[in-house]
Amino acid sequence: MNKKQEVDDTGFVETQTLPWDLPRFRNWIAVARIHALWKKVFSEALAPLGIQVAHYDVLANIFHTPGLTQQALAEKLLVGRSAMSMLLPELERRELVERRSDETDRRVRRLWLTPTGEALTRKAMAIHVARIEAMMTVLSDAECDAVGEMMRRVAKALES
Amino acid sequence: MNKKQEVDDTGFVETQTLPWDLPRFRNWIAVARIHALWKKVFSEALAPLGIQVAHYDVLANIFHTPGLTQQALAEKLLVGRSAMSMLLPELERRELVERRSDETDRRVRRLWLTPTGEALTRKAMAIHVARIEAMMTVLSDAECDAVGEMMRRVAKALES
DNA sequence: CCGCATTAGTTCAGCGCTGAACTATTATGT
DNA sequence: ACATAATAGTTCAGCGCTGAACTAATGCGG
Repeated sequence: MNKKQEVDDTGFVETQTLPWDLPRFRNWIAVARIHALWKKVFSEALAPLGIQVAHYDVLANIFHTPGLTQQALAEKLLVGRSAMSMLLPELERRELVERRSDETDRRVRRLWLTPTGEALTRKAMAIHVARIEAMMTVLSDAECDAVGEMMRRVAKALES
Repeated sequence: MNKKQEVDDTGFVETQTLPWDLPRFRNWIAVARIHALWKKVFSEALAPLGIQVAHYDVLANIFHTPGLTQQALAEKLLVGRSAMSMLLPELERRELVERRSDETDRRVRRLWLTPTGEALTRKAMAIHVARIEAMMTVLSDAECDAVGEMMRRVAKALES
């Protein structure tokens, strides 16, 4: 039932363990699946504000670390620098973000939120938090912390 | 330190709790982050086989459920039907996948792996499993199962 | 100082995916 | 039986992201 029976070249019946039978595989698939589901839900939740998830990630990070560089932002978001070069002009045009050249290093452009940008970001973060809290209510505080701790442990291992 | 002090319109000093202070928020960020990291790692691991993650997802699902329709495949992968209409011709051209029209419902095209496709899929799944096992070694069996169980619970809640 | 490597940012072709409009086929209600 | 709705798949413009090639500014070794 959980195994696949096959006849190989030599005519022997071979029993192979499939990935779906392995707990670690199945458990990871669950992580990947919830993430994909979340992306859809969150994207729709942000729509009323007229921004996309990519925009929000930028705004929230500038909120968290005002004055950071495009380079630093790209690293945090795990995307290429070119992605920022294409996203930011749009956010600047909408007057949500301001880019000021660094005084001492003229290569660098530092990022700041405009008052409008900060107000929008606060609204978006409120939605973000509310949705996460709602989604995670099926977990107890201890369970939720356990997940976070384990995921951070895995991330640390993966980064080396 | 963890709070932001601000002066609002009325001149009152307002202390707002930031998302990053909320455990549930921080824990979810950890989930999102590990998923993004994983995508990069897995993508590079598949490169030697000459396929991308999107291709692999298709192949692995046809392997798991031979004869499924494009519609069913798209739903499993949480993408639109059009994505399949554009991906599959490429996999067909490379003779990894075969599309046969359903006998009784001529709208439907059912998907099968060619011998070449199945061989490649087995190799890719071996890589997939190996990478997941490697990544998850920092978790005990019980921890790993706990994560899977909790994520499935959250997914179930999110789908309604 | 000068040459060369490094770093920050931009541009662009290419690609996967979306969402809407379209064709073709099948199911349904009266 | 026939009109209408529903379903499977395709096509296409648009968009975000990548990776490579490029510009501009800075850092550094001799």
